[in-house]
Amino acid sequence: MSGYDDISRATVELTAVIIAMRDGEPCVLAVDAPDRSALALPSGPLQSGHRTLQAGVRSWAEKQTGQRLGYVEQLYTFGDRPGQASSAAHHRTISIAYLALVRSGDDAASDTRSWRRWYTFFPWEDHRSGRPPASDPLLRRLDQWAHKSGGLNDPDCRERVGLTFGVGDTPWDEERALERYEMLYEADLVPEAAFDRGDAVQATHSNPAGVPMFSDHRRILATAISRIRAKIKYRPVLFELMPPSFTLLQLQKTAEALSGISLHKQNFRRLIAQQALVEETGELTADTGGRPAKLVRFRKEVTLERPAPGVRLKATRPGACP
Amino acid sequence: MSGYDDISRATVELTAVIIAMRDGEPCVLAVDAPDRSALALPSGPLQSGHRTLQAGVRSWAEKQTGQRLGYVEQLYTFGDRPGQASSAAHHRTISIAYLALVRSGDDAASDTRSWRRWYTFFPWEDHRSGRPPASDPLLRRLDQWAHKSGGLNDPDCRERVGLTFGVGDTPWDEERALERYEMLYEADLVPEAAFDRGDAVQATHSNPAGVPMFSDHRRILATAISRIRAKIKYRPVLFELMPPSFTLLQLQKTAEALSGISLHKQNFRRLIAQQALVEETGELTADTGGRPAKLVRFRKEVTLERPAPGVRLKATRPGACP
DNA sequence: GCACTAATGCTCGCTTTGAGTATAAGAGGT
DNA sequence: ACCTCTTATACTCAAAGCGAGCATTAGTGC
Repeated sequence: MSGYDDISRATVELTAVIIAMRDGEPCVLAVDAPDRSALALPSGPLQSGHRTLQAGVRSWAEKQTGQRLGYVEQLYTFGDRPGQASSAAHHRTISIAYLALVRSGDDAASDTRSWRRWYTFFPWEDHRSGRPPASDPLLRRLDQWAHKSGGLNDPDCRERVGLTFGVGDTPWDEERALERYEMLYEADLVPEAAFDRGDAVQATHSNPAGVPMFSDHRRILATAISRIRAKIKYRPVLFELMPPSFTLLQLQKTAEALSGISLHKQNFRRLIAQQALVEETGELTADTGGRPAKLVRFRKEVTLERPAPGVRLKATRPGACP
Repeated sequence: MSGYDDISRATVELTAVIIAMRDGEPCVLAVDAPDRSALALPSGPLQSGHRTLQAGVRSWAEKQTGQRLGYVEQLYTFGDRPGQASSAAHHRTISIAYLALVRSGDDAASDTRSWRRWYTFFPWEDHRSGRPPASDPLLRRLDQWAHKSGGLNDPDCRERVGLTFGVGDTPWDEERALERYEMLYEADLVPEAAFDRGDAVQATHSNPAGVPMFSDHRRILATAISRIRAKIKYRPVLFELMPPSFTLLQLQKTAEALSGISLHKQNFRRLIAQQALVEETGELTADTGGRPAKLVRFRKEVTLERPAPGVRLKATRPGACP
């Protein structure tokens, strides 16, 4: 009970994962890292002027990117970076990560070039057309790694790989994005892992391990992806990313892009209809290439109404109904 | 971009919500607050000796309660307390809350008297025998409050009360424990709200608003309850609270006690059986008062196996199958 | 043997949901 | 005008999931 003489103050870093849909792809707002070595998430230290943590996040995000934030929720709080853990014990940083969702129309002031498709950082996460071939080399190397470290960790470490990445008879679970990233990190298959150990890293921007990010920011992004993928199933967050009015197919494509799986069109419509998540605006749009679609808008009332108003989704069987 | 001259260091407080089952009731490990004014959660500042945040939590919890922690997960990070927000801008505290689950057998060294049933803090959350009559006065006062503030906030503020507390045709949603506490706080129906405003508080330990706690600790506990209630449905955390072997009814009673609702016995068994969450030990127990029950144990393998191994549960209709 | 309690096994019907067929309504070309 | 292509939208069907309840079994305490 005597430890109060010990250091107990820390720098609090606020980090924002800002997500928007652009051209049908989920994108994250990225800035240059302080040392220009890589892309980073907008972030800055908590200041006394920030009345709340969330206010601090909004302030930094706006300052660094010009993007006003809409929906914001806390993601996770990270302690020291692995690489810094062993360094000087007298400066400590903890970082509180937030997830923000914005409508792509809202970003007049922002610099277009800093929006990055999130699958450039996680190419193996896009299963909309089945498992991407680019993930094959990753899986092979994961298997090797599991084989090596098998004796040390679990006896069935290889099985764990299969379960996390959905090989064999295990179905792909899109929500496990974070677990997958962490496994790749452990297996030393992402550049950040080598960097955190202090090794030199060759910039391999086109390898199957995806584009790296500054510090642990890619882990934070993975956390955000997992959170979004889980949350759209039980809360109407999907609509935070949609324009004021949209077609059901646009909505479906957004859900598919975020969750990285493809959905059965008719069942998707039935789901939305059942839950009464949207209402028709009365207008039609003709720029679909086919029969004109009704435009709908989100029914704001459901935010109150429904106990769990989300978009339950389930992947279609790979070989089914093309 | 010039704000680095501003204060950006803070005290980081680590707070633990430690949950165990005792005599079939979910209990939280409480200590005396520093000022002895109320019960508090174990907590202490992050120190340089703590290699990770979680290690810090474990260390403080053990020091203050003698309780070794098993399963630990991060809950939420809170910024300044409402009552302190307006005070001196130069000392900032953020507190990172963790949830820990322990088996009641594990606490040989702990002081029995600091385990408190969690429904003493949230009497309105126990719906195992339907809505507790004690929550009626709360609902009445909530309704009054909604009526008053109706014009200011939502037009349908009263409806919001009904939705959150499951009155009328809205079903009771046990996962909304946090929302309910926050609503009661807003409506000034819990003593902490008055205290945070600087008002004197009379200690009304037997009123329907439940036993208050130090600072925002009751809010943190509500966060924990919501998290647990949600999580037992999709992760096998329930078993973190069970002894090595147990009967299915014990398991069910635990699930009911945690979620605060009652379940259909046969369906519960079917659910557990379908998911193959447990295996028989081969032994029987006779101290059930009726036919001896088979003892089962958790199948550790499922942690790997199942993508979402939890205990989906749904309340029985109030008037159904007694 | 009887009352009571709980464990366990099984049924029934409703709802959900995965998957597919069928039809409608536009654009664009011939 | 007609054909093709594309997408929207409506409807069907069967399997699985699930809420609810009945029936039977196997102990304890009297």
